[in-house]
Amino acid sequence: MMTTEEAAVALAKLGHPVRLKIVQYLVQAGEAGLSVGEIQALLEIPGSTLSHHISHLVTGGLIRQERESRTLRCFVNYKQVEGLVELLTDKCCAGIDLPKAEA
Amino acid sequence: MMTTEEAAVALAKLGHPVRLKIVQYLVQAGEAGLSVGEIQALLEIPGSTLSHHISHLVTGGLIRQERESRTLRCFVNYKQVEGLVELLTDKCCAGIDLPKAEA
DNA sequence: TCCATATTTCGAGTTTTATCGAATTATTGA
DNA sequence: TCAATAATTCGATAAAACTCGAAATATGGA
Repeated sequence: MMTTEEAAVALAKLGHPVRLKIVQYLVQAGEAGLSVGEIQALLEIPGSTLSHHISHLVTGGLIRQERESRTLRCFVNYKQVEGLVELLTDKCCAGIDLPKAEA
Repeated sequence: MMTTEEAAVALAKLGHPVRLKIVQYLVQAGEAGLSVGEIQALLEIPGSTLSHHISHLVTGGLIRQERESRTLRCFVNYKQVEGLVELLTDKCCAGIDLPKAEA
């Protein structure tokens, strides 16, 4: 189980529209992943800005990269995303186990 | 379905250790919720700092508050948390298009 | 080797967040 | 009304994050 600190870091990384979109694109891309250049074409932002965001995502363990000749291919790290989901759906331990007490 | 912007805001709110802990405590507390004072006792941080974080969580739609005489009781907003989980587990649409292609 | 492509690192300026004491507001009970 | 409790708002400061052009690095091909 992730620590709270670790999870907070990962969530913070996801908490930026550009980075969230990157992850969403990578989820859609699935096994094929996307190169940095392809992501840049989708987002239309400067390369240096994109690179900065990508390195955040790598740091947060949310994506992983593999060099493929001159291009760097990015992939979602499902394990990390699932870890966050687990943490957020931890409502099995909520009070008297009564999920969804919402109005 | 939440917009990306909305989701990014909510994730950013969760992406702070203090705020994540607040939400975790509230999930544990379940229906009973926790008053601001009770949360403060658990976290041992200044009231003004806590208040600031709580207002972030309210803004992000992650928690809701109800006044109960002099105390303010906080509750997790499961709907919002589930919205984030949905968005993060959207990997059904990864790569080769499986059903649930989009609504 | 030299060039083109793909991407990152550096550095500087801007903007946003976080922290927390002091002052303030809200509510209840005496 | 006054005092006590619960919590927020204000205001100032400190710390972190974002953006992006320019320069640098990595790779493969001519």
